[in-house]
Amino acid sequence: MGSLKTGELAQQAGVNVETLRFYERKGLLPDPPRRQSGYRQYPEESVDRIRFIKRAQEVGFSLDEIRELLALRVRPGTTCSGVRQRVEQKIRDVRRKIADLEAIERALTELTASCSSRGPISECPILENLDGEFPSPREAKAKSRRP
Amino acid sequence: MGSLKTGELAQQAGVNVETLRFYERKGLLPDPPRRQSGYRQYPEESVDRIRFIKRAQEVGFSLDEIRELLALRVRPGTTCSGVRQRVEQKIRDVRRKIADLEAIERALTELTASCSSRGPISECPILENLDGEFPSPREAKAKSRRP
DNA sequence: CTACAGCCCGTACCCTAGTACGGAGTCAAG
DNA sequence: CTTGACTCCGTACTAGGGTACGGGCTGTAG
Repeated sequence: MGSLKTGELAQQAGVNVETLRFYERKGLLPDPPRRQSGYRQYPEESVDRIRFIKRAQEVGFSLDEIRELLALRVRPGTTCSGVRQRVEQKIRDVRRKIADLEAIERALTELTASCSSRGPISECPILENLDGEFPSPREAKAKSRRP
Repeated sequence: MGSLKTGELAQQAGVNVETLRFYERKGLLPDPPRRQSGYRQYPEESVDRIRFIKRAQEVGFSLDEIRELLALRVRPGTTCSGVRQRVEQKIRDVRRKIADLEAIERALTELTASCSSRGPISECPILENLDGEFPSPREAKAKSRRP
């Protein structure tokens, strides 16, 4: 044992069977070995791979980007420097995403704070906590806010 | 001064003019005042709003979710408790995304580390740093890996 | 005053990421 | 050995997020 049929993999990974075929076509999931009948036999690790894809999607990577991410591992004889370049770019991308999310988190936290501190209704003005809160494109715009 | 035409806003925010109309239709951008000719007059803050939308998209929020996020602010007389519920859910979503990204970041960092420590080619095995690294669906699966 | 860029609107089109469909082959249980 | 669940494949369809198109108005620089 230790190999999965499409239905089993789909269920364990929480996706549709068609999605697996789709990912295979797109090169996100390597073509698995088949038995003589043509049935696919997925290794158990495929579950992790699918889940990784799903998580990466949830944080805003496209399937193309995810294919790149996955390609970064499992390279037998690639030159390190070439890989390093791309990995370091990816790391920067990821950090930018994290920074953006942290800004959103701060804004939301302030929002609950301003909400819960004063008690009831209409004392909860919930203002523009989310505006202009994003320093991440490394340029700090001088805002001239004139009435 | 202090109001923008569609083309100006589009350019400053780095999006297509059509995108602005699209967002307006979708309720992401409130209908701006018009002059008698019908020309839209956007307030300057619209730039921030568009940029926010773009950032939020990059970290995996759909336009529907972004509309909700934007709706959380600027509420005149909503009941705090109702808002709080939703905000706190959002905060959890955001934290999960951050955790996922941090896992990816760690994996990528290890990857460069394993790459740069030993020198040249083919000594760079770059293995499955990215597999099974994701604890975030709060269930730790006991893996029985049998040869 | 007229030209030409810029705006208006509705509609049609495009890409991405799946989902669904349906006819044919497979396989385990009864 | 048949039946029902599962698999195969190719193709078609969908929803989300835009983009493009084209005909008609606007507004400002010459």
